[in-house]
Amino acid sequence: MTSVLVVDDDTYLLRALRITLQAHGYDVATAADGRSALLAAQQHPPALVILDLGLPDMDGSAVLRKLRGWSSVPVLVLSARHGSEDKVEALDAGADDYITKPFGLEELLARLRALLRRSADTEQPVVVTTEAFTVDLGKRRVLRDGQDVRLTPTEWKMLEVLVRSPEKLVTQQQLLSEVWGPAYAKETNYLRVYMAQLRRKLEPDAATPRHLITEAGIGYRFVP
Amino acid sequence: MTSVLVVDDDTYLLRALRITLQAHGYDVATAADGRSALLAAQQHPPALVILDLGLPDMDGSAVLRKLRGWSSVPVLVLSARHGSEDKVEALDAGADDYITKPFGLEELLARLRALLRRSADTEQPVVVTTEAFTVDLGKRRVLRDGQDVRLTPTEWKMLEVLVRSPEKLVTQQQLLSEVWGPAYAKETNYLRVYMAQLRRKLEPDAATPRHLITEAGIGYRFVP
DNA sequence: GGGGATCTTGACGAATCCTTGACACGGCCC
DNA sequence: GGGCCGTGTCAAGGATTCGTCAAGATCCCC
Repeated sequence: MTSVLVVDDDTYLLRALRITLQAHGYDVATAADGRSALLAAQQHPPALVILDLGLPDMDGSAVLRKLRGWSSVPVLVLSARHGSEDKVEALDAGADDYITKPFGLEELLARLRALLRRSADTEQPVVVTTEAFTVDLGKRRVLRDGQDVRLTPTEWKMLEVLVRSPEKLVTQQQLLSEVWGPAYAKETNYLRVYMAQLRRKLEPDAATPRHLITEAGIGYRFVP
Repeated sequence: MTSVLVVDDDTYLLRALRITLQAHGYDVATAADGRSALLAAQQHPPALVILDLGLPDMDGSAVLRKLRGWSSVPVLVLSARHGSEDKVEALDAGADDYITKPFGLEELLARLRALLRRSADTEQPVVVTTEAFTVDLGKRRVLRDGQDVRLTPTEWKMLEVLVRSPEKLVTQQQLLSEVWGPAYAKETNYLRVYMAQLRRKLEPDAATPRHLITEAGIGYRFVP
């Protein structure tokens, strides 16, 4: 899902934006000052940043310049000022768009779509490799012996959840909840069926799996 | 030199922009109506377009939509209206930025720089070749056995979205949103119809596609 | 206004995928 | 050894999705 980081010190506006954006299918993170914004952007790189210039701890343009030191994520700047110099400064500091408060939510969403449309091709690949197969999370593809393996949507979701946390034990409830939804927490037979299919498609010897390990009574684990 | 096409029916503003932009090192072409604007953009593809929505011969959004039928050049929209719907419509029609008259020239230049900066790192190979056909994204042409293949605007957009990210799975929602707009996210039958037409025109054997692959339940993928 | 190209819409088998139930196997405790 | 639990395997049905076609509706250029 597309992730958006919203940076603003106005907690009311922050909440309004969170609700609106989530309602439109975005994954939302928030920060109330420049320091935590930079931290958040580093730890969970978003697909887009909405940045208010008026922050309590540091100037918005300074945040932007710091961010631009290591990230090229699209940035949409919010500001209460109508002055032309502010816009010029922000845009030259690396902002991709500028919108003045008060603004319509529809306009914000439209500008956001325009920015994301522009940057859609600049995403980075995430690839996980094992001895037997290779999972390309960015391209949504699995290779085995150079051939790509055909996975159904459910098989892929399940593999993705496991691969995104290598070595980590994922409980049956977590898997069921992520793939089928929270209501399916007891349908553990789904897991058995689909894990068998994944192993048949990916493991060299499906009877003795080496990468998709089952932890009896608890869950499953992906080992590269 | 960076070339900018300015489209406006106000000859005074047109001249002012020409002088200002040239003074800042841009190569400037102008057009006073939608028809000649599209013609100019086709004959001498600019690096950026500044487009006034209020044109004598046709609606500005219509010009934009036509332009988007074959070009992905960044477009900065000018408008005298402050209404939110106008902005949303223009941005969803494919505009990259929107600025309201009257505007400061400094702000215009700053937004222009931001747009050009962003599109600078989005440059990518313009020609993609497969065993069966060749796609020239720059010239908007498809060759098959040396012959020109005739594609409708919609067919082209769909092919373009897929070809711009080779090997990558493009979801049905992404495709629908990029080709038809965000509001068409559920019209998945469009995809089936146009994918069939593309295959008929491009694949050696449309019944067993080798380059335009469908991933059941998720989307489509282009493999060179 | 007319004619051609293009886009939308609906319907239908065919292919694919998900669900469900049944059964076998191994380990563990009584 | 027998019963129980968790797991792996398989196959069939039902549901969903896909490819295809063709007929209107719409747009666009002359």
